[in-house]
Amino acid sequence: MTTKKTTNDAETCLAQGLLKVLSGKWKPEIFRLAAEAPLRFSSLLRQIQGSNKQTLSVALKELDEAGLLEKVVVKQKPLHIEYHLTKKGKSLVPVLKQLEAMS
Amino acid sequence: MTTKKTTNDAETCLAQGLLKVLSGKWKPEIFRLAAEAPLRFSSLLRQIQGSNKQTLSVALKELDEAGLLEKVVVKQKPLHIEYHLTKKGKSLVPVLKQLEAMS
DNA sequence: GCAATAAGTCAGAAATTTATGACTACTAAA
DNA sequence: TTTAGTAGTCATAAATTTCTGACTTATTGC
Repeated sequence: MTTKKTTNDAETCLAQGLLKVLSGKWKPEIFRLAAEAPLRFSSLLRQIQGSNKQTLSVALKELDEAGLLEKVVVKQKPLHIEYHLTKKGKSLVPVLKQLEAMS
Repeated sequence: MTTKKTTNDAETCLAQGLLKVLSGKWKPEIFRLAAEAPLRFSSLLRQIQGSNKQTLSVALKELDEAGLLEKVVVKQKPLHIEYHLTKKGKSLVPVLKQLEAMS
């Protein structure tokens, strides 16, 4: 979801950055699930049916790059990776809840 | 930006509805401009360069249908149409500003 | 009537996103 | 050392969004 900058100051426009990060077919759902519990790739793929590896992978990367999620390697029994909300990610939750409330 | 419903309750997910309404290449910008002053189609087309009639037209319709903007026929000198933020649209502004602030 | 402005619509093309299926890399157990 | 689990990548195909240019309808000025 990267768009070329226009000559309008589109980037400095009302929340455009975060809106862009959260647009995409599965991003809101991913974010919601991450807000409930740490995410694992394989279970995410199972939970969000209709989705696919490629898209989820890219979405997770973008949410990560935007600083909303972070990748954590869990060195345990079955070595695996978890995605957690970052501080910034957590701070977003109440704002999204506000949005939700006014739907 | 209309997506088919999945078996996940994607629609009831954290602000998904509004996020969807506000995703689209020019929607945040349109919304921002509408928050500043009433919009007219022709000037919008001039202001958001890089955009086009078709897309703006659809975007305005979707923002209208979502209850964020309303179409007002102005019966004056050059009879024309203005798009205004609705009450709901106005209530969205501070929330988007919050989002903006945490970018 | 004739041209101009305003606000679009429409069909088709181009660009961007999302989906599919095959394949890779690492770890660990049998 | 073969198999299974986890987390992906890659090329390509399909679907969706956005863009382009021609056309439409209504109102107003000349």
